[in-house]
Amino acid sequence: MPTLTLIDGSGFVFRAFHAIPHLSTTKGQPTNAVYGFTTMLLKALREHAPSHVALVFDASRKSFRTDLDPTYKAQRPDAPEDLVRQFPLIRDVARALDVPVLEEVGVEADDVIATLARRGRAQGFDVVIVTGDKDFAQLVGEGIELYDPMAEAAGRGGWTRTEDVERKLGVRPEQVVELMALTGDKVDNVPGVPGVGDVTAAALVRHFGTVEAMLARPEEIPTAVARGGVKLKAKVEALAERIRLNKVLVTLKEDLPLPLGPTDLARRPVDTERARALFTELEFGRLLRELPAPAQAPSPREPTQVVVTGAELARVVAEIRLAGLAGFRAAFSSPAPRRIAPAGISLAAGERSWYVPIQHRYLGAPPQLPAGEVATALRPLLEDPAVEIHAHDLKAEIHALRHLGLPAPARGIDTELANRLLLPARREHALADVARERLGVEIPPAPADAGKGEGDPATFPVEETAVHAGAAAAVLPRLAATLVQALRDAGLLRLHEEVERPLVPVLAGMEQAGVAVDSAAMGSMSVEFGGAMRDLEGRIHAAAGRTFNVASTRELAQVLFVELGLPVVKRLKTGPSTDQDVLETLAEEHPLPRLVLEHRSLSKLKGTYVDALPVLIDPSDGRIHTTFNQAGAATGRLSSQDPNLQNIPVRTELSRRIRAAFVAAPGSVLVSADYSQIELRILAHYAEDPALLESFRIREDVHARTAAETFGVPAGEVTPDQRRVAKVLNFGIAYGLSAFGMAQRLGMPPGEAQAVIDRYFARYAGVKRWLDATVASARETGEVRTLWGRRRELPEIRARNPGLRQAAERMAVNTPIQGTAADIVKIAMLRVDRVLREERLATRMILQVHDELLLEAPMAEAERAESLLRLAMEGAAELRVPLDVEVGRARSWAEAH
DNA sequence: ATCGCAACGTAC
DNA sequence: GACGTACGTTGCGATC
Repeated sequence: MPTLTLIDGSGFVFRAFHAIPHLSTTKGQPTNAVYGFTTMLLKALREHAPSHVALVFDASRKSFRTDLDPTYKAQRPDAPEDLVRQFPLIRDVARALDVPVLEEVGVEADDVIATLARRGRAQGFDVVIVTGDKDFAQLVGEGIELYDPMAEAAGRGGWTRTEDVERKLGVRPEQVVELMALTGDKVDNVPGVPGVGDVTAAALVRHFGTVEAMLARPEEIPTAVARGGVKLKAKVEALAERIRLNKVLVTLKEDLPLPLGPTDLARRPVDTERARALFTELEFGRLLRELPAPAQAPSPREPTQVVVTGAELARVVAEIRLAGLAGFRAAFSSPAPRRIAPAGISLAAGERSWYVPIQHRYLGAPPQLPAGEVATALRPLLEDPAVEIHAHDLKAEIHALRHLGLPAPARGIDTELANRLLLPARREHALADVARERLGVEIPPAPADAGKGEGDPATFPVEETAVHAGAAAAVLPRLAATLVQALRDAGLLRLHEEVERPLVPVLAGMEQAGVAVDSAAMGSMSVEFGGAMRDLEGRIHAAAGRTFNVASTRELAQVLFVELGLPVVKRLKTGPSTDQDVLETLAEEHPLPRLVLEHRSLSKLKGTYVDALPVLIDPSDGRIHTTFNQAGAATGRLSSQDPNLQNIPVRTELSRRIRAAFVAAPGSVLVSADYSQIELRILAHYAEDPALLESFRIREDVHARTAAETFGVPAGEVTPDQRRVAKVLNFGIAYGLSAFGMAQRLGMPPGEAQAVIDRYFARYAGVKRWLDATVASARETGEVRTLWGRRRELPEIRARNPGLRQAAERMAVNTPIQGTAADIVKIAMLRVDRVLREERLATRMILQVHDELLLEAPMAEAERAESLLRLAMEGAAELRVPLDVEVGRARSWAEAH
């Protein structure tokens, strides 16, 4: 027979708190209530081994009883601070043991339990109510028993059955409400008839059967009781209304409408990993040993249910609430979650998954719930901090949710982001691959990916989409749990929870905001550049003596090295190189290379920016919306694509005209701030090099100082050329610059470059020590980390092949620097976003370019935007040197910079 | 017609 | 072999 165990969660939490004194972790977190509660829960689960179970908590102090009687439970003080601090942990325990939790607002836990008990009994369950509260005696009967683990532990026998009620109270269980109507309930502030205790009340109930019968024939009262009957009659008559009210107050409601029935409460396997981690954190040594053995193989999944009615959706929401977590996946065509509303969404919790079609459009598509109705039903789930919504590529899902008018989920793992943090070198992190690798689970492909047609899921049959989407959502909770453990093991959990996960909605907001581009300016540049290119092309062909495709390196090489007989400067795998360096060299011997260089520059600017960007303007708002990849770079930097707005030109005069076409919306300005020398400051911090630290602390010209130190001249006598060399040194050192590379770059003999590097390291010995120590540590551990613990594995640092090994060594020194800068900028972005939200400003963060943040601020907020941006960025980290920020604002990006 | 790679060049 | 991290365009050969 199936067994249903219903646990009075709130009751046990309070009892445990008062019964167990002073228990806390070494960190000072009080744990007495959690401990008592957990002991009780484990005991109940172990001893009953129920097939179905629910933990029921009070969700609010208001109920129909407080409406009837404002004094009901009114004497109860608020839970003490030390107990309140344990509530989230109690939730975590329930989550880890995977016990369904019910919290219904506006009704009492007792009524929920009574309703479930009755319904369970009616459905053939053997019901056990785990409680210490005698109110429940009224429910006892065939198939419904009470169990109090704490009484049992104290040797007072934990079980209450029909005969126990009769023995203890002297009445049958169904008469307990009559009894309590007379005696009242001190705990709940229900006043009884003065002078009437259990004995007298039981005598009255045995005589009359009900309080109504007693009040109808009060003259019989004196004969019903042993003593003092006359006075009692007067008291009862005076309190008749109170007694009637009491009966209503003490009678548990057994017919509440609940979103879930007993059959929805099937017990799920304990999440042993999660419980182990939690108990370890809570320092519950003894309980760790009591954890149930890992669950057996899970039962076969139910097929994904297609949800097309409001009632079904309400039930889904209730079930997710109860589970406290869900997988979420929207069905959208791959490239454009930001622009195109999803065809439907899938959700999964426990062993179930659902697909909610919203706008499948094809001949014969079923009637579907309106998007507004879906949104209304789902909103509480997304906003509830007690519900974790897990997603793969959360930023895309946030865009999908926005189409429904829904906010980003308050909590939950981004499984793609988590996997990227763990494996930053890897490019592809498709859900199907990650699920297969980490869980051994196969997800059936989406209909479009299975080659069944075009990409838009809205054009596919609901059932086919549901199969994929449901399976994808279903895998997410387990995947999230696995990844959390992996992140914890790798020391990356904090980075995920405190930096990367909170950044996801911020980036989604930036993508959504976009940046305005002056397409007219781009248009005239296109014409102008095109004309200049045609002109150059003519001169190039004239110089070559024939026509050829200037853009083809192969044809150009033929012209330069065969037909004109110019010397080959650099060889590639496929032939001689014609890159910028080579052409610069050849320009000394022939006019053609210089013309090609000019042509290339124009061609690059025109092709990559001037012509490409206007096409990407979203006609709905006239702005360009990039896509940020949050873990696109192995070091932790963001990347930007479609278009890449992180490589908009800036250096040349022509480039700045392109940047000038990035403008603020009418009435707004662009506010730009960039970190000054952030990577060199991080190097100074790591290396603790006195000279470098001092340069930043006294805010001197760091390149001039490096030149003075390296060339042994007084600071005032540094030549521009020496400063130029020092600048290359300062930039190159963190990249693992070699003498050869430096010689190449500066056009000096390698021997001379080596001498400069040697002198630099002599003066900046701390830097040299740090570089060596970092490589040594990387060789030891096979990985490097940033200041916030971001990890990059470098297996090739132990390679025999010197090329591979040296490349890994350069990554080993560069990654902590570049990656720490990335950490700092991400933290700065979170700080900026928080202030903008707190102050409810209309200013938007719109771009991040590695060490620069770009805001768009209404004129009226420009001042404030500038100062908050500076403060947020300067305060993002505490290094051994200050973080300096340069801020500017203007109508265009070129001028703001 | 589509894909993938090489070469090149833009940013930080 | 020689300076880290990205992305986009073009040309061009391979493949469908």
